[in-house]
Amino acid sequence: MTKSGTAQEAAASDAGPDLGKAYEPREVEERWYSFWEKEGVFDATDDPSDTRPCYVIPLPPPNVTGSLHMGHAMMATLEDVLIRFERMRGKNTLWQPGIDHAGIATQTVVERQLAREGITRHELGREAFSARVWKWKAESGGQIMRQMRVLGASPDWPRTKFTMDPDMSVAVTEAFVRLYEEGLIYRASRLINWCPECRTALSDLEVENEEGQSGELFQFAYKVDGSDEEIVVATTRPETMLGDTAVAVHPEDARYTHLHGKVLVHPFVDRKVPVITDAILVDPKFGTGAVKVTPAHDFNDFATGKRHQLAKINIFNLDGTLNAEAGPFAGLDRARARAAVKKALGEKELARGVKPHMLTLPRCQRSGGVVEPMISTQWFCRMKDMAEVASSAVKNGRTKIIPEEWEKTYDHFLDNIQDWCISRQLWWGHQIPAWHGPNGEIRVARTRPADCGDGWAQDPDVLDTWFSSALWPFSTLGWPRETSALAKFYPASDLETGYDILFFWVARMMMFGIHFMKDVPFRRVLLHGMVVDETGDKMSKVKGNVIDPLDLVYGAKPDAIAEHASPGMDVRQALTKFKKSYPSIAADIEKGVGFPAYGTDAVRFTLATYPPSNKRIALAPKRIEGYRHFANKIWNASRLCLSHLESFDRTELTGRAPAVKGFFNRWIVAQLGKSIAIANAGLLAFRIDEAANEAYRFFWNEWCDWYLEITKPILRTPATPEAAETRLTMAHVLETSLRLLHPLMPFITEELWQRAPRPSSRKSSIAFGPFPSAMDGIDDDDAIREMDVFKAVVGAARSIRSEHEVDPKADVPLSFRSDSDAAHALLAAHLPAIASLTRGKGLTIDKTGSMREPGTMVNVVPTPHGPIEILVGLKGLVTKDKELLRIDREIKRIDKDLGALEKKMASKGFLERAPKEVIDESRALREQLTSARARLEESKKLAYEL
RNA sequence: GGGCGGGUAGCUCAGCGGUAGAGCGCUGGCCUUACAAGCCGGAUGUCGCAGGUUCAAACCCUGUCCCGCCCACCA
Repeated sequence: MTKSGTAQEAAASDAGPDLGKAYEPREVEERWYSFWEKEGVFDATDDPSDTRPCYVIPLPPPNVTGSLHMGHAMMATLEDVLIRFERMRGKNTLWQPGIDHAGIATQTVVERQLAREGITRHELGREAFSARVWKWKAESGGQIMRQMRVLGASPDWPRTKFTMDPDMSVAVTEAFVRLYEEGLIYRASRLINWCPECRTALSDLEVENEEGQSGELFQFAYKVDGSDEEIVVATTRPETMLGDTAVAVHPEDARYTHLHGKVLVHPFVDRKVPVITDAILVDPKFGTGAVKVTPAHDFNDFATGKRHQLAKINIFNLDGTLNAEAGPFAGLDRARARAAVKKALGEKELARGVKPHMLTLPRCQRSGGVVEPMISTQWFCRMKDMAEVASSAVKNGRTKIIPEEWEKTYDHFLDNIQDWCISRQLWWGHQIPAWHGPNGEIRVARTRPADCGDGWAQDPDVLDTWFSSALWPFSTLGWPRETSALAKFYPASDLETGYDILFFWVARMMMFGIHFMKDVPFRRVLLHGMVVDETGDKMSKVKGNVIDPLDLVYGAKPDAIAEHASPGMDVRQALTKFKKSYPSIAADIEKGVGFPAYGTDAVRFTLATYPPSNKRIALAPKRIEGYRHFANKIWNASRLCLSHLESFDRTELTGRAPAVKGFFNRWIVAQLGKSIAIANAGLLAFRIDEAANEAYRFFWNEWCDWYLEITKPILRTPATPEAAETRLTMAHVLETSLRLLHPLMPFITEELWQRAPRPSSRKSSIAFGPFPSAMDGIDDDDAIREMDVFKAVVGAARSIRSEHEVDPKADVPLSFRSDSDAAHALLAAHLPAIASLTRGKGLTIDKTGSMREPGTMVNVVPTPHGPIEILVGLKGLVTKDKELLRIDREIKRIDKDLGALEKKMASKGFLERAPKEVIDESRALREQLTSARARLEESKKLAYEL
């Protein structure tokens, strides 16, 4: 422990028992989260008198129904790293947390719950239903927020917002009313995407097109009225013919010229269907060249109907069954209707064959149901102008998208944007602030207008969930009120999220942000990829490849893994699926091991090492294991340092790099400075992976592998000035490297930092920083270059030792030969260090090469001073020889096999082939090997004794 | 149909114009009083394929083949 400072002593005693030999993440991690909260580490201030620069990230609000998945873990990690980094750099950091009400998803969850009780929401009524949802939310909503604490996430929790909170609702209403008043929101009857399962309209984005579904192209004939002539059309949806109001052909298609202007007879309903010509709709090369036109249920046909003033006949009920317009087919659902229509056409001898055809199925993002285009009156938001402004804000750099490659995608979306259908036929959400009068009047207002009394009713629809999300960067700060938070924290610095919601959320925030706030909502958009399984497949319950991040943190046995991957499924079946998705840990699963407790820091570090340009992040649990080892390395290296620093006077630490003179001390501080620069650059450029890799490399490959090894002999005599300087350097580098790692691994670094000597200027938590900067290192490229030579020399000597099977305990005579005076000086200065790292005895430096004698092995390393030869005298030291060893191993193996065979022979029930023969063969081979070994040993002895 | 990204060591991935890298795995030696979750050695790749630019290409250009994702109203 440190010598002085009561605050530090108090904190250190908080830190729990003495450091154990192995790092136990759980034991350590549990200790610090509440400490950070108590110390106010996460707090942002909107006090106008605070002059610190701000750094703001709006947390993408997770769904209230959700529980933590790997995507959340990714998001939480990256954002927390950025927030902690900027916080340590002295910024006033706000990580604005929140929860999304998730209209459809939440309503579905609660409706399902009601169904178990045997009631529907309609029986309950709108108000009671809403109360039910709120109750559900209070009890089980927002689980993610609790889970995010386990990951060490550091948002300003007391500022948490829920999109349905009263103040958020005020913002939503305000935005709606303003847009309406500006003519940017309007009501219209249009062909929209309808989900018959959710019974609501959807926006274009909520429709997922499922490609490559094998289907069929069904052909049937329409007869010309009063004639035997016919025209054959092709369709993938025969049932929609009940809503056909025309058949279109290409005007220049000679096959059909004679039918232009003719009228066809609908076989099932009392309707005449005209033949029209349309060059836009019809591709004469496709199908039969004749297209049935269903304006009410197809986007192309809708446009065609508009061009030709065709009737739009809606044949579906809201639940997707056919309505009265379908005549004899009324009441059937779409699948049944399709079969029935085909059958009926066949019976009327109008069917004209079937061809296989690949088709794209539009599915509802939420329910998976097949979306039906329907004509419906809905609220729309005009997007074109706002989109243009949002697009140019990125083009002119007011907002930067990183990685840049996403700019094109963003642009393309905005360039082709359609008006946004914002009304949903749900009960859970922000009810539209519009009132309908008895005579069809519509009033839009912030509150129910006084003159809208009896006979007036509020529009029953609610807004698309994403409408409120689009206001997030300013609604959470108090808008439309002019709060100090809004003044301070808008625009946000970075918006970090997965690329999957670039359109849903990011683009819409850009549009609304600029529209309402006259400034972009954030200066940078940072996008990361999707976490997928080891084979590259999306994680889903269906595939059974979902990993619960907390299972990685705490560890999990196979049955728990199975339950989280495929809830409710038979464990063995689930594990079979799981192993297929994660081949690298299949063996561990089989052994019943599952996941070890990797700990939060290791999981975070792993996620942080994937570059953001990776669209797919294939999670390999084995990789986490590597970083768990790293955590252990940090733990033990720190233990070593702390043992040397027990009586170190921390007032020697000034908060700047110490001015050291010893070569190795200079080198490590220079190296530290380099790594700090690289890490800072990476963190600023959203290349967290580069920062993480550099910190890892520095800590393990420079600090542990070289510095701590080199300084061991120096510190063995602690009273020397050299040892004193080493301790000072060690204290500085330890404290600084913990700060360097803190944003990535907050728990272990806090634990160790609390025990480490540190400058008196430091605050109560490592999280307050400062983050390492240029003043923590020194510029000394000479030291780094010289160290490279040193490392190469040591490596060459070690290599010789190892290659020639020298007894590891034996000291070995070493000498060096070089023409360069600089090399001589370097080697001469570091002979003791080289000796300790190579067990080299009697080190000499020599210009002539006369040291060479029988049994001496040579290695040459190229250096800036020219080649240095490393000579290792092996005479009498080579106790073992590679070939001999190989023979020894072979003999050992045979002995083992023989033993097993003999045992089997002795036991009954040994039924395999001729065991005696096998044993004899083995014995003969053993004889041969033994004599070969003897001969070889004799000759080797001669060789080395020459 | 358009756009984006990827194909580098057995696996997961860095590198993106100058002698092929990391982690895990494999392998030889070492329980050296921080760490065996470790230490010291070692092996491993026609950098998808074919052309081209260059003194020099995994890296740039062209073509091509696979694999992902996104956008799009072709019946």
